[in-house]
Amino acid sequence: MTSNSDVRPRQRGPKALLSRQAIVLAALEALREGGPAALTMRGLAARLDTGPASLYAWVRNQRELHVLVLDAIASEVELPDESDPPDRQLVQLLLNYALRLFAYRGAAQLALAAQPTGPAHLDLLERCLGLLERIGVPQRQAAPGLDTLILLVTATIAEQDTRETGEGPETIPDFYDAAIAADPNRRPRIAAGAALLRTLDGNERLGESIRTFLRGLTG
Amino acid sequence: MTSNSDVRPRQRGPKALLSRQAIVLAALEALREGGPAALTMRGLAARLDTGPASLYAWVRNQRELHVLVLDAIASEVELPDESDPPDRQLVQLLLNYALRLFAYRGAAQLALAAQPTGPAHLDLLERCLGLLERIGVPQRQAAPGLDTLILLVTATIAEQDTRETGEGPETIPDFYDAAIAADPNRRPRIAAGAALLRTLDGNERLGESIRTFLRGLTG
DNA sequence: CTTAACTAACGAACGTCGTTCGTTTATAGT
DNA sequence: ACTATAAACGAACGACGTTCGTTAGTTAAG
Repeated sequence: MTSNSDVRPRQRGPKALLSRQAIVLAALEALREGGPAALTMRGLAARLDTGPASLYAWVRNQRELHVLVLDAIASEVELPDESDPPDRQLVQLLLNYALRLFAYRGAAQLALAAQPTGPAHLDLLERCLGLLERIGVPQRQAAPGLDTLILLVTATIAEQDTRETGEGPETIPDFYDAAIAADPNRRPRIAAGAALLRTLDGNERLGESIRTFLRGLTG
Repeated sequence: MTSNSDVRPRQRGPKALLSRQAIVLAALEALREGGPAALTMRGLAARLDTGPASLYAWVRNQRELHVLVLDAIASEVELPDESDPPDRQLVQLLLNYALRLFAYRGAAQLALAAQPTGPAHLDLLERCLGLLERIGVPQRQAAPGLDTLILLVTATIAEQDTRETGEGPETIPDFYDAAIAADPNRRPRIAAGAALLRTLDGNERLGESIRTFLRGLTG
């Protein structure tokens, strides 16, 4: 599979020393520092003191780079305490995944566009399926359920990302603002709900969503 | 709000007759025919027999156009039969929303990036909240729950979109392929789950997800 | 020690994108 | 008939992903 990942280029000048890993590492750093806007082939090349063309010797295209980056992120996910009950472990594992996605701003968007198939992700999914089995979810429902759960995590983080990366103060009015500004007589429930939503912590909300879905899956 | 939407330009040549509505209509058509890739300012301008600069007289930027398009789509959502029980109505309404999103390929992606705040969307949300109330979901949980449900719908369609718009046969290997190709000894549950996932209908899966989440919300 | 083959790295360019600037041109009011 | 207004436009800017042909460093052969 990635057996050629140890091939090292003959370094040219005193600098250089490019490699697949170096590129992915730089991409992670760019993502962490500059968000998804910094994850351009040109910016990445600049980070590595080279031109954009040099990257294409190690990565087929930007999409492949995205996949590599996503799997690198997945491999960083902290595993939950195995002595905990399985349902608690599952929630914790999903939240840890969310945490990693959130650490690299924009990664969630990538995960939605090109859903990852790397080994780290597969291991993660396998672990989740094992936990679902131990929880007692019927096999017929486990795979689609997990699919939905992952989607839930990814989409939630992606949404949070785009809200915080609302570039410039001059963007379209925030959802909450629009909802609250709505005539409370015409749309009373929205006005009330939006005000409530604003007071909730994002991370805790995700946890609640996960637990709610799991409850529906087992109950 | 959109009180200036009826302002009509003094048409120049025998063609033209640009307007906000005309642009949004053309955008919808482009989306339906050519997918999200066709929703470029230049392509849109070409559709209207003009140059890209002309659009900016009617739309601040592409992002605002996206918001307008999304609300136009939301306004097309078919309303469910009011004589049905509320839970059934809610599922149906969400599925109808999904159907509209799916009709305009790429619209779901837009909805994830810039979550819509237009009047049509607000009306939709208000209706959903009313149904949730009738179902008996506590007010504290209704707003976050609906938020999650909408996210679920949008993200599911967005994922389906990107899978079907997998441009070219030379993309990264499909998830199912990768999962099935995985060593079934090392990741047995994935191999089994992926094979199962493939046999399921996309629309029915979304309905199941919605019902599962609702079950967790009410149970 | 010379020289040929190999290949990582590179410079420059192509085509496309969103967006802006300054100008042109058709209408509306006087 | 003439001016003011504002819609439409042409051309350009900068940034993007990607590709092509070339350069230059390392290795292996003679």
